[in-house]
Amino acid sequence: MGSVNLPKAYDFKEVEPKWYSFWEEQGFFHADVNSDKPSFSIVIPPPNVTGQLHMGHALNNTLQDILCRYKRLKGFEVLWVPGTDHAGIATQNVVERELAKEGKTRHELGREAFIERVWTWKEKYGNIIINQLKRLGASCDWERQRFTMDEGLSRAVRQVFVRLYREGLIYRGERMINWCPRCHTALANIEVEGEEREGAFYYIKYPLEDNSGHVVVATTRPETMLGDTAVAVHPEDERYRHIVGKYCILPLVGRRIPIIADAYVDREFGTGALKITPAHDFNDFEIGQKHGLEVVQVIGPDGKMTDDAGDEYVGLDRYECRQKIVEDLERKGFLEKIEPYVHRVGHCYRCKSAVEPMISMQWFVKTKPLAEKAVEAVRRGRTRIVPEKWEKDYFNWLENIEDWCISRQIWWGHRIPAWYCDSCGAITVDEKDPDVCESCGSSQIRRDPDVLDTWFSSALWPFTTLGWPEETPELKRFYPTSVLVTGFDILFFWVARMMMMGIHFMKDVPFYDVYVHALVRDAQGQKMSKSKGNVIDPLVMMENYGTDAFRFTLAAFAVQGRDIRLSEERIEGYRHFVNKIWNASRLVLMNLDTSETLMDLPEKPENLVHRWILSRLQSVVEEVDKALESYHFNEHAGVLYQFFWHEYCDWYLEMIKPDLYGDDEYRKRLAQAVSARVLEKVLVMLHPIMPFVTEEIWQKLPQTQGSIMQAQFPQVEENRKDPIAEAQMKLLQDVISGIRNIRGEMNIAPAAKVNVVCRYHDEEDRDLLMEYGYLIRDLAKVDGLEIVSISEGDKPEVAAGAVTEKIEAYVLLEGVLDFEAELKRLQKEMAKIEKELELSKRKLHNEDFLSKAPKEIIDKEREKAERLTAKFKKLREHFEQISGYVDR
RNA sequence: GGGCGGAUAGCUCAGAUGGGAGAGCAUCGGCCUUACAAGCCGGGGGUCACAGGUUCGAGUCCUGUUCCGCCCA
Repeated sequence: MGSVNLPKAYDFKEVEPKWYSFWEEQGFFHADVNSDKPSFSIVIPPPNVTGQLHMGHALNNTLQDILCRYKRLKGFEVLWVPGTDHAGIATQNVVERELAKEGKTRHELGREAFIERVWTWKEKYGNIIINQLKRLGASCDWERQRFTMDEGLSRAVRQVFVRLYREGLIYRGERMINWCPRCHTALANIEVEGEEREGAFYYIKYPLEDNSGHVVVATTRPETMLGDTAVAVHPEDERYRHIVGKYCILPLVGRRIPIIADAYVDREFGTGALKITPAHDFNDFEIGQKHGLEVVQVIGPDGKMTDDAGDEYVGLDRYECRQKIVEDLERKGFLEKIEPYVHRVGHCYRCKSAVEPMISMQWFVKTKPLAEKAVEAVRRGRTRIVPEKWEKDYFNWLENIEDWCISRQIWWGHRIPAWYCDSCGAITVDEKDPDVCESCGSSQIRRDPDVLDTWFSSALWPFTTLGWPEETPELKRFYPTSVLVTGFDILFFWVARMMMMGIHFMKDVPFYDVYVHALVRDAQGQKMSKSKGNVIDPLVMMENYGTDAFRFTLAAFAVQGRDIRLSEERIEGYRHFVNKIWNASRLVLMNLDTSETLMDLPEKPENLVHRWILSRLQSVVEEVDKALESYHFNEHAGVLYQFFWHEYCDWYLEMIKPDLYGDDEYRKRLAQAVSARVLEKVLVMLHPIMPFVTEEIWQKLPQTQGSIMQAQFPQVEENRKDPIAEAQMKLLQDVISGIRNIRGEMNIAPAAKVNVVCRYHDEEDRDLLMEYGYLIRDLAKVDGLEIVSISEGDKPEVAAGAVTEKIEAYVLLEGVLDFEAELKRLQKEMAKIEKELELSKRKLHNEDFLSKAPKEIIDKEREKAERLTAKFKKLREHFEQISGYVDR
């Protein structure tokens, strides 16, 4: 007889790369557009080419991989499109930093050479994150990998721009925008992060022109006063009513500026008088427009003061200038006071510099018409957001959306296809580079130097990756995609915009489901960040504990709507589970006879043990299925963990050992077959979470071929559901646990055998005990097992008793029983039952309960009370008997 | 200021539609039992944040309060 001997320890380092390359070589990740299976598709949220795999990626891609692998097992044609994002600003920053080390700037290099350089960089480092995803086990269709700047996508981006322009949904205009002086580009509103900063409130006196006093304004940004063109007060503010319409003189500058009234001003805030700087504040800009105020730009795109700031200040950095202004105001007596003040300051989401609101000529997408349809699609249920609570944020954002600034003053990205005519000033926008102005025919045209926001191209990702604008078979078959898996942090950046663009260009939503997952935090609930030094590196975790353990941890904690607090100990803990799977499989495999095929499982195996585990398996299949279909990843993991460890290993495998090691050939072969088949099914169900270890073991199981990736997900076999077997098994387990409990509490050495008397009430229970008494002997270390009817004779005299619903089990302890200990133990148990019984009785004596509760609940309660009463009675009898001995 | 989420065992968290308070880790006691000491067996531990309300019945639904977190202005 040949059996399979697994190595004693599972070596993930050897196993993981082996199977990953096997899968890839076999083409298991590749989707066949021509298959007749149902389709399932996902597009990956493209990581930045500059990226390194972090916890967010790990969670995001683990969840996607779970879904993809699950759907493959369920018989779907699965397409998971991978790719990366060119990440305009981020990538440009990285390459610029590299240049800086060589003492060069991109301007010295020139635009073309710089872009060349970025491409070189991308070729060299751009695949790092892809390889890290492979390490994670991601089953992406790598043959279909895309990049937002590759040729096809670039063509698509250009076509989209041109079409939207011609439809009037893209326009160019001078607007107040957010400017990052560090990245030297405009940003969209959502690319600005408000962060709390400790600043100060500066109270500045603005003298009135007529020398009748002054008005005090409070500001957090004194340097902007150089650009003030008015002071505003609330029209109903009694304190200031008398000065509205007058003028004051801007300190340090000497400009004469009006005092205007506007209901926008908050009377409670500061002094109630607001300085207005239309060039450097969104609200001030609005007020300026309304009142026809002059716009004086005093801060330039480089964050330095402009000529208009005056000779004293020109060229100073905005913060240096702030200091000097404060000093000058102080010196000249214009500064009333300074108060510390914590306020929110907008920062660039890429480089964290404080952004500067600025008026500038930029390109915008007119979002309202697009947003309306994106809202409607979710309202109608064409796209579902899971968990649902995110729909609210989605609606709220889209319903209050502002036009989207899409031009960026950087070099790395899709260059805007617009040409300006030097002769007539017209703009030519086209898919093909024009030679002449489309308006006047002049050849004096210059291309717009700006590029598009990276999110502009990622908004097109679900259809451009499938080949749009070509009508590819992929597009036809896999759009709309089945689900998008993403973090809530890019719900607006990305999801909402994909919805807008998808609906507009494809006439249908980009995905049916959006699963929004949580953030991975550290054990203290802090956001992981390099500066805090609390990052857990997924690569290190995979290296130390194996990818399967790592993925299982993420899945087990992926509860809907709650952030994940991750710590290394948890991953270590789940490595134990991987090990458990390995060792259980070892047991099963080493007892198989590989020279013979496994027997077909009989519909109703004679042995209860098999009927029980097969029945339990059906419930597990149902639960796992339900969990995955509804994105309850934690339940998928939890159900399998519980079943495998605490039912299959703790009970089932222990219970079949007598068969495996025994002489009865049929019993042996049956145990081999059932244990192996159940294991196989569990492995398949675990495979989506733990692809590697499950493949390694599955390959060793008899009568398996190909790969576990090609297996079929278990189907529920109704005929194997066996409530009777489950009830009988429960009875046996209760008896065994009862005896074990006595052994534990009585400090009986684990190796010592005991004698037990079981008293039954029903004949059928006697049969059960007779037939499966060997299990009690084995699992509870029982030597003599006597089975007697309750009605026949007295119960044993010197014994510790365990009482289950229907069976009394007595551990005979002639000469060794510690009476006091037994009394204490019994008291404890009686107290517990009494408390429960009390509650139950109270309910049953409640008229309202009896008249209003559903019948089944009442019946259940009655049953429970009866059960507890019987149990209590038995315990008390036993208690009295023992105390009789003590009294003697 | 507006909106949202959370508070359940020492820790981290599960607990669809109201009807048995659960898991993992930690802890305590006993075991190297021939798959696994990364293991096995047993035990202890909770006014489900607080106060009301609805209901025969509330961790679960409603109102308010406190504390914590996130988003937006």
